[in-house]
Amino acid sequence: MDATARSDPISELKRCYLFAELDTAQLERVVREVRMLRLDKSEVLFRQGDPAERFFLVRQGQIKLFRLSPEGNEKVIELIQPGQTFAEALMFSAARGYPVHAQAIEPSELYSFDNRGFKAVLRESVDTCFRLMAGMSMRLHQQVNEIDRLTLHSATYRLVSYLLQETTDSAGSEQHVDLPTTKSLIASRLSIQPETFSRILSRLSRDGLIDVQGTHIVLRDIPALRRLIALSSPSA
Amino acid sequence: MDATARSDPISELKRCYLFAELDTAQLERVVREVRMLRLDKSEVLFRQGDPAERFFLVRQGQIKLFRLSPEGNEKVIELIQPGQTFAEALMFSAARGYPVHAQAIEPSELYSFDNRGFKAVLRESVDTCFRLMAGMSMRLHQQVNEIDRLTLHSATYRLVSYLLQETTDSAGSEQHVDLPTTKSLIASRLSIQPETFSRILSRLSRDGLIDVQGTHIVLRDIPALRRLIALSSPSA
DNA sequence: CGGGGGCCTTGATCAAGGTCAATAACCTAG
DNA sequence: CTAGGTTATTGACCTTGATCAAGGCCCCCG
Repeated sequence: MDATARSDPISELKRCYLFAELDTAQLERVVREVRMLRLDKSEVLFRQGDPAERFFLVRQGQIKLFRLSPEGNEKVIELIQPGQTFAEALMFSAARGYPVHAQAIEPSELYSFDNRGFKAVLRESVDTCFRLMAGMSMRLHQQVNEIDRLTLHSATYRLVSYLLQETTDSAGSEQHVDLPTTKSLIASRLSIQPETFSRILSRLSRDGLIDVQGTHIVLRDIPALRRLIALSSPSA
Repeated sequence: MDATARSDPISELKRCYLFAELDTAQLERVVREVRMLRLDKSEVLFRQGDPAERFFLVRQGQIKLFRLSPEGNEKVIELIQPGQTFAEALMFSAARGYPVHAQAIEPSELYSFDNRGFKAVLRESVDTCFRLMAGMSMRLHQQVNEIDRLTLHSATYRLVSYLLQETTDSAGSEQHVDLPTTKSLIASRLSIQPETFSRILSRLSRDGLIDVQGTHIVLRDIPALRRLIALSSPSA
C-alpha cells in the first residue's frame, strides 16, 4: 500500500470513461474500495440472477457474458476486452440480479467496484453521471443495431460486417483481422452455429474474398465484401 | 396560457418517470419549452439519421419505431404507448442522429422536449439523472432479453411469451389479450412474418390453447401455454 | 347496395441455416 | 513424440420459417 501501488490504479482508472471525470479525491475514494481479482480460464465470475452488487473493469484477459436456453444452448451477448467495464448499468436497475452469466475465457484480472460506494461518488459528480449516461446510450444503440442485424440480415451479412468492423485501420484494399478468441465463441457472439460459421468462411475463401489461416484472416477484396453486405439482407 | 393550461402539463409530466424527481420550478422551466404536436395516422415524426435534438412523450395514439433494410423490409423495434417517452437516451449520445424511424400508426398527440434545455435541468438534479439511468438500465435489460428471444427461441416461443406478458392480471386460468394494433405490426415487433404469425395463431387455436376473435384473444389454457414455452427454444 | 382497399388467412414451394455424425487439425502435457 | 482433449471442418439431412400467390373477410365510402 505504498504510494506507487496507490497511484497506479488511479491512472489506470482514468483511462476508462467511467472514471475520467472524477477528481483525485473521488478517485482515491473509489480506489480504496476496489477489489482486485484473478480468474482462471473458464472460471465463473457470476451467474445470471446472482445479486448484482458490484461492477467490473477488465485489466487483462477476456470475459464472456452469455445467456443459456433451457436446453443449455449458449448465446454470447458480449465479449469484454481489457479496458472495458461491464455490469455498471445495473447499479440503477430496480431488478437486482445480473441478467447474464459471466465467465473468463482465459486467465483474467479484474477490478471490481461496489455499486453503493460508487453511487455515492456519482452523486457528487453530475459530469460523471453524464458520462455514464453517454455510455449507456451508446450501448443502447449498439443493441438496436444488434437486433437489426439479427432480424433484418443473414448470417453472411453479420459475419462480413463483423470482419469489416474488426479491421484496425481503413487504409489499403487489404486488411488483416485477428479473431480475439476461438471461432466458436465468435460464432455464438454473432448468433451463428460453428458449422455455419465455418462454411461461410470457406465459401468466402473459395470466392477469393478472404484468406483464412487459423484465427488470422486476410481480407483480400474489401470492396467486394462491402458490396456483399450492401446487397444482402435476409438472403445470403 | 392561463393557470389551468399551465398546471395541466405539469401534473401530466409528473406521472412520467423522467420528470418525477423534478421540483416545480424545474418542471415549469421544462414546460415553458415544451412543444405539443399532433400527427395524423401514418405521419412520419422523424427518419433514421435525422439530427436528434428533441425527445418525446406520447400523450395519445401510438408511435412505431422501426428500421428499414436496404430492400425496404421493415422491422418494428418498439411500439410506444401513451405515457411513454422515447429518444431521451440520445441526449447523451455522441452520435447525433436518430437510430430509427418514427411514425404514428394512428392519430397521435405528443410533447417534444429540447435536449439541450432538458440537459441543463438535469445538471441540477442528480436524482433525475439517477432516474434516467434507471430507465436506461431497464431498457438495456429488455434489449438483452429481446436478443435472447431472437436468438435462443422460436417464433412460437416469442409469440406465446408476448401473449402471456400482455395479460393484465394473473388470476384465473383464462385470460384475455387485446392486441394494441394490427396483427402485422405485432408480427414485425416480434420479428415474425404476418403469414407465419397467422399460422401460429391458428395452430394454437386448433390445439385449444387460445381463441382468436380478430384482435381479441382468449388464452384458454395458460398452464399449457407456459409449458409450451418452457420446453421450446429453437424448436417449435 | 355495391365496390374497393386493407388486412388476414391458407396453400405450395423453397432456401437458409440448424442438427447430427464422422473426421481432421491442433495443442498441450506427460 | 505421442496420447487425449479441444476445436474446426465437411457432408447428409431436416426443420423452420420466408416467399409467392390466391382468395376471403371486413369495413368504409360513394
